[in-house]
Amino acid sequence: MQIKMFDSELKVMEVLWAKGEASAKDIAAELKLRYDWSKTTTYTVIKKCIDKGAASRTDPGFVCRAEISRREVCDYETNELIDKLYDGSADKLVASLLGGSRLSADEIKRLKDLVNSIDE
Amino acid sequence: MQIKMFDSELKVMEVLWAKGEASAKDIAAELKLRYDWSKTTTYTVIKKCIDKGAASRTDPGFVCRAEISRREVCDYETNELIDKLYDGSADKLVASLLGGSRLSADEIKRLKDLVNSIDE
DNA sequence: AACTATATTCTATTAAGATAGAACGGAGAT
DNA sequence: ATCTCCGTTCTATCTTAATAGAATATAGTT
Repeated sequence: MQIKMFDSELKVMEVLWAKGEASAKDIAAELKLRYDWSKTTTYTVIKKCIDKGAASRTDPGFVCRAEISRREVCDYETNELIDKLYDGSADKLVASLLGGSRLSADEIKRLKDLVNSIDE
Repeated sequence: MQIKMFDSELKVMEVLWAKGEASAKDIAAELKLRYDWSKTTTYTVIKKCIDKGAASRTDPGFVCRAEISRREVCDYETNELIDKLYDGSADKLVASLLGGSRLSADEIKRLKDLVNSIDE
């Protein structure tokens, strides 16, 4: 499932991905803590997530669970970036990272191992 | 320079990056073609780019040039993605790409060569 | 100098995301 | 049965990006 999640929705999803399952009340409490969100804000955003199929709700208790994985969202966003700025070529993105200063020598070593562990 | 460029501004910048230098008129003509933009839209967006230092203007002729590179914008957006969804670790992003289906065998081979060509 | 066409700016409109106040409803306490 | 509290929904506000129409300025022409 390919769904564009907005930043506010992502905040709700992060809680769901972390907890696996949570009541609206719990989510509101958590987001109150993290971002000082009003509880109505949380409820509104939860509803958006449900409306677009990213989450679902079970009653009673307004218990929510994620219906899309974090992985799916990451992939979607990453593909968007690749299409928008890297000409649709994922390897250009990787090449850019490798050529830049974002990766430490340590990270590069790990990637090297990772890449080489893939059999073609 | 770290500047967040919006989609509309990116359209102007792409023209500048491609042409190296261009009059507002030319940019407007190009974006009229590509996206059916009104010329005032183009002028408005050019001004935004100039205001935020992403482009500059020389008179007479309203000749524009990019003041930030495509590379800088790519890096900025990529870092944003990494911070937002990959826990700030660039190598997690790469690992995710390698583990996914976005890369063809061919691309993986190229990356393998690329990674291995880097001396640590 | 007046006229016209085109270049440029000023100002407005629209759309959407983020956020939340006010209103409503139901479960338990008196 | 009424009251109260809290969970939930309805509706509204604020902000900002995208887009462009109307107004103005400027250069070239007669």
